[in-house]
Amino acid sequence: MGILERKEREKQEMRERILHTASQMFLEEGYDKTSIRGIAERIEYSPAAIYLYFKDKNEIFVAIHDRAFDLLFSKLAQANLEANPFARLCHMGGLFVGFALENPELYDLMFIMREPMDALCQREMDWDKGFRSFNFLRETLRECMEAGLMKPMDLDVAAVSVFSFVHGVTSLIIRGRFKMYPAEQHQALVEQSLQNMLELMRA
Amino acid sequence: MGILERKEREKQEMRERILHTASQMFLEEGYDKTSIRGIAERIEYSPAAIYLYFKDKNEIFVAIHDRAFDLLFSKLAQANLEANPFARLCHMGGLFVGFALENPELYDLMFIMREPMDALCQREMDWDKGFRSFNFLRETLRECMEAGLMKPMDLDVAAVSVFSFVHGVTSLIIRGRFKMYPAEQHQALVEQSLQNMLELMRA
DNA sequence: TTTTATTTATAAACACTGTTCAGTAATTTT
DNA sequence: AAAATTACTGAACAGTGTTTATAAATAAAA
Repeated sequence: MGILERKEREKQEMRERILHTASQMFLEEGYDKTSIRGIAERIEYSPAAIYLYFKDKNEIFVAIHDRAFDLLFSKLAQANLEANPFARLCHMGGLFVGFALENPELYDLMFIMREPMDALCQREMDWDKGFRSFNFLRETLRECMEAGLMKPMDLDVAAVSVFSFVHGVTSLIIRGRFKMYPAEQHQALVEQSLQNMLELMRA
Repeated sequence: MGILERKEREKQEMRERILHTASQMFLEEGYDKTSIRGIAERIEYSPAAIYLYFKDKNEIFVAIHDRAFDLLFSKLAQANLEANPFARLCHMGGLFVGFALENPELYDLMFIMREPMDALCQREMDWDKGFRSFNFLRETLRECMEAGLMKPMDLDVAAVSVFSFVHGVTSLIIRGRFKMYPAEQHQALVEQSLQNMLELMRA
């Protein structure tokens, strides 16, 4: 019975069309301006049709959110080329900040916006995609400490500290809280701060 | 002509009523659920009346935002009791995180939400209230370095680093991105990370 | 004091939003 | 070909921020 499979495939294609259009609109105009009606118009379906493929607006953004985490992880994985754990850590920091500043809307969705995380909680889903990248950081830090390349400290405290720091800088920039300094200086300040922070942790 | 003054006073009183109600609703239900219609109902005026006292919804939140910064600054000022600059710095860190976790909605408005900052930019207003607290941090860091209590580093890099770090931890918690650890552990992790970070900066 | 002018408040509407549901059109199964 | 299932839509519901013409209240001028 290939007919059920075709139906399933068509359903997936429709989901894909919705997701693609939503992503595009989201990256162009942001969450609020990405309306169900707007998506429907672009794919030439009625607004109600979208609800046959997604439970609600947030479910669409949970899917985009999910893919963004895959993208981040694959980017961070580039740091694996670095054999030295501390060099890898530094590389990861740069890659993370790079990802954030190159994809501010995605970063926003992943680490700042309420909606996707609220939806995940309501559906009692776990955050495995997020975990994966965090654990990568954590394991790198473990290697650093085991190799004596980093000052010894509690592993979780270290992981939280590094994550908090990079998120702090990037989210302040993305949400426009860096007005103390002119925009031209931002990138330099971010890079220097990150470098300074990592240098403080080095053994 | 005391009549103009009375009118002005009445206008201010009305502004105050709107602001008070909006604050209350915002702290109870959040930004989205604080509607113009809702505020109007509580103060028993028509929705349109509010527009005679505030240009739009965001202007109300800019006012709340402004007062929140006064609150933060007066809280941070408690650290002035500490004569030793490094002890003052540590104290400030604790006070900042304390403020954030005790007033998550206000913190959100001040450092995370898009709306108030967008409104400030559109109106070409500057962020002096925010500056004030940041400069307090910056000057404390200068004192620390001048007194040789802190590792020498660029002053702005240090200020950005500390601010980014504390904002990072608090905003991750407020926006629910700390799911890697159970909620009971959060406070301890935040405090330990902050302490650890400051210890790394100590000379 | 009466008339004019000004300020203050409102009802109604505009253009949106996410979402639901009854009913229709298309497709598959019997 | 008829019945049953699936896919889809138009219209409506209950909201949102905001604008505007209109009415009411107040102040100033005659």
